[in-house]
Amino acid sequence: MSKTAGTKKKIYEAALRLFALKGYKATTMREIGKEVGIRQSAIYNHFKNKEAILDEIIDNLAKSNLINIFEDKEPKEIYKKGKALLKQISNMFKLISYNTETDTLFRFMMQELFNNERLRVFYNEEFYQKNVKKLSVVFFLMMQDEMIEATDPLLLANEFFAPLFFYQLQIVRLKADNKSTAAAATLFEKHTDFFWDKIRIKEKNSTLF
Amino acid sequence: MSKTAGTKKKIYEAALRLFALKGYKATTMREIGKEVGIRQSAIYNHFKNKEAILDEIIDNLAKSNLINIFEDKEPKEIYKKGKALLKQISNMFKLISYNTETDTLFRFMMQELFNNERLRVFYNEEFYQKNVKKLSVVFFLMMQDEMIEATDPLLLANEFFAPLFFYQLQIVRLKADNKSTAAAATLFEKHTDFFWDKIRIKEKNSTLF
DNA sequence: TTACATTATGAACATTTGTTCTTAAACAAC
DNA sequence: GTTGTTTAAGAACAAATGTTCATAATGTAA
Repeated sequence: MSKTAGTKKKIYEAALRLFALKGYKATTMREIGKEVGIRQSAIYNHFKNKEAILDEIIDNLAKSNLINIFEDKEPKEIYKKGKALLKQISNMFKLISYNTETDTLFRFMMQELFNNERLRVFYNEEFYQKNVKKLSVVFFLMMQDEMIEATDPLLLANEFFAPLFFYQLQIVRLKADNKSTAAAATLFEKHTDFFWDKIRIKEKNSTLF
Repeated sequence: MSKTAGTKKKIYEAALRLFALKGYKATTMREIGKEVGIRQSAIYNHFKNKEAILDEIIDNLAKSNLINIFEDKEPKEIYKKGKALLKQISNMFKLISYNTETDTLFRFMMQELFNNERLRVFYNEEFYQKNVKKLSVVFFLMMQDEMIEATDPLLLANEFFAPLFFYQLQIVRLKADNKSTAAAATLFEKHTDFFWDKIRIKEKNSTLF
């Protein structure tokens, strides 16, 4: 292995960190070089230009843990877990905002969302649609098995997903000011408890009659 | 009225539009001048520097319609409207994403959220906390009147608020790519219907017995 | 009309920034 | 060790950018 690989990775990571922190446009090649410990001109031995670093970061987003809240499991394999599954997914979102790597990816995504069309495509297809569609299938199967009440599965998926995203954004935002995230962090679990309680089919409590 | 007022307003609006579109850092004084129809140097007759424009925009956010989803009404005056109130609030969010002025403000806020501490303070205090707290009170009063089931009012407020914010972001994001927002737009109403149905106290259907 | 203040212009400047180029050092293969 | 390739340094450049300044144009008040 040549020394290239190591330096290139360092550049990549420094750039990602800085892009997430202050945005692509506000990050300079000199800053990136400084973080890595080389002069800015040496960066060009590893990347064609500044935009090539950005492109490579976006390329790799799809392979990251930022989006894989289902851990590659298919809905029909897991839907029977019911509430436990929702808890698990909810916890994935929480972990994303607390893991240094995924937190950086999330912040990067939000930073550049309106400035990069490819990133919006990624957000829409991989981060949003893919997960919401999988959630839809999960809820649909749960309805078939009479675990939850029958409604529009896509609506349920959106309603379950939206607060998780929002709380995630809250955490990342609070961390930007070094504020306490404790209160926001509890909302992940509370959301799941609340949500499940509202959609599950309550057993006909026969003891009443 | 001097001609100053007109030009200053034009500069302010052009800057806001550009900041929302491409971000503060990526917007140049020359672009702002071009939008207004003057040379960049003339801007300095109205604003001390580029940052002063940004500061003034943030100053004015608090007076904008972006945050005033309660239209200055107090919870106890309106909570009795029940579901109709939630519909009204939900509709406010929808309108924000479709009104050109507030849509720009929202996009600006999201663009600069991680780059400006004052903006984060505004987001937290005026956009989030203020509204969620008011919502809490609304839900608390609804519980007292036995309109909805008793739970943590603050949780309810967050659960009602989060999807509205998320759908708002979806709309603004879709508009950035000139994509159709129809499907996302329906979610505002569906959210309210779903949410209300899950929290309201179902009348004991005495005909069953 | 005169006098004063406000605003726009055009040129200019100092920095910053992305990028290139030449040269030297570090490394790998033989 | 020699040779060829890869990588870093340093200088340099052109373009972009925020800002200033002197001057001219415009508007206002008497």
